Amino acid sequence: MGPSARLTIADQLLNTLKTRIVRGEIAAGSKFTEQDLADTFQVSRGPLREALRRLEGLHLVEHVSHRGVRVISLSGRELLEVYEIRESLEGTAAALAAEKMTDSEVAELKALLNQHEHDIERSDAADYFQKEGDFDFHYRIIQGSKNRRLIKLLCDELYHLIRMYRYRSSTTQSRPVRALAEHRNIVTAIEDRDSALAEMLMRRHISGARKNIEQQVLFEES
Amino acid sequence: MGPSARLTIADQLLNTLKTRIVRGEIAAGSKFTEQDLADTFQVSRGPLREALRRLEGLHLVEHVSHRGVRVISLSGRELLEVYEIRESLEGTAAALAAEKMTDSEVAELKALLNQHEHDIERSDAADYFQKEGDFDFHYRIIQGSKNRRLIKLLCDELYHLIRMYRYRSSTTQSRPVRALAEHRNIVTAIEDRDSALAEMLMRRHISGARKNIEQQVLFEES
DNA sequence: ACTGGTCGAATTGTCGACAAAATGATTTAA
DNA sequence: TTAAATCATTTTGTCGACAATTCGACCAGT
Repeated sequence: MGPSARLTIADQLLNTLKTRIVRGEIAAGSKFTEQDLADTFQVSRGPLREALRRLEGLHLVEHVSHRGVRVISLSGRELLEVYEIRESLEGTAAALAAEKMTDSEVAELKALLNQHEHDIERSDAADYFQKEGDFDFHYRIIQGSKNRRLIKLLCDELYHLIRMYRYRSSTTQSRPVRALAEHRNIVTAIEDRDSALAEMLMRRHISGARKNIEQQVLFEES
Repeated sequence: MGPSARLTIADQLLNTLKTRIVRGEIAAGSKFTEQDLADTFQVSRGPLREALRRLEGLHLVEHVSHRGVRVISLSGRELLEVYEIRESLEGTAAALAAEKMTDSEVAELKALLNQHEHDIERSDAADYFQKEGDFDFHYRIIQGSKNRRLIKLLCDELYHLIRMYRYRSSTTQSRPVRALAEHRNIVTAIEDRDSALAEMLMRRHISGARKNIEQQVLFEES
């Protein structure tokens, strides 16, 4: 069995709240009292507070003493900060993946890209699946780094935020096609075990998304 | 006044525990019961548990349901993982610092290096101050990035671990002199607003420390 | 001796009540 | 009318007791 068959109430709460926040079912920036939350989920404030403290560690809520927690709400600038970090770390992840992914993992990655190509061609329900596909690709590269702390950092602490705000980067129609091409180049570099190139391509790939956001931030503030 | 003049018990506990763990006064890998800790610090288990959950968020303790927390203990390999992340992020911090530090901040940084040169020459009490000086240098570069999330990530979530294990990288006598030279080159690149060079130099600088640790890990496992 | 199960003690998880602090409306003074 | 002070209400912080789970010693059977 896993770490513990029976999940603790605080654990369940953490999962539930995490999911709802990332999905936007609990709005970014919203504030609520502990008692209200406890009532809605039919638990006492004890385990709720534990879940909230852990959400704080995941950067999904902000806590101020005596004033409660509120769901995080990133300004355009703050989202850019996240993307700068993502660019750095995921570039490194790609470099490490080029060194450490097994041949079969690389093969699976290539298969995934073929799948995505299909998904794009018959683009019904495209938007959602393309986004998920994109995440799937990036998650696999991250896993390929075999650096457990890096994986945890990117998946558990950074990607939640990126998922929350993914709608921003939807934008143009041509993006998916272009992204797929970039993905292919990255995989080729990994296949060639060219870590420097893989890192550079990944950074540029993310940098593209970042500049997209930069535009919108400039627009926001004008 | 600050966020709240009166610190909550959980806040105080967090600070105390954080300091003691980082300083090694609470040994890495040690385990203790909540009741013992609560008794030693004369508090009830409630705020103690809150502090523990937050320490978990800072990666200073590991928690398993129904089994309690234990102070983190990094294997050589895990420390290497941390250094890979550090290299990536601090490289980016240096690049950003080259773009965003003010001229006066750069001037202060240069003054700091002169101070360090003095400290090295008359190397009484050297070991401690050199280490602190090193941290001081790196902290300033990180601050210079002006990326608040990056600053928080590096200072609040990664450097604690590096401080805990800094003794490992003490090693040779020539290191401080060499490190100072590398620091100077980094500052020069920042002064020249050459972000690509600043990033590369910072990455190499940290990479040197990492390879030092790599040696010891190989030794550990032989 | 060794494996497996059982039971009691120790430890973590959860709860409800109370204390301390912040919030917002009301009052009072200029 | 405005601005500061006061006070009741609401909300978070803290506590001690109880429940659920784990840990370790003990025992039985092989």
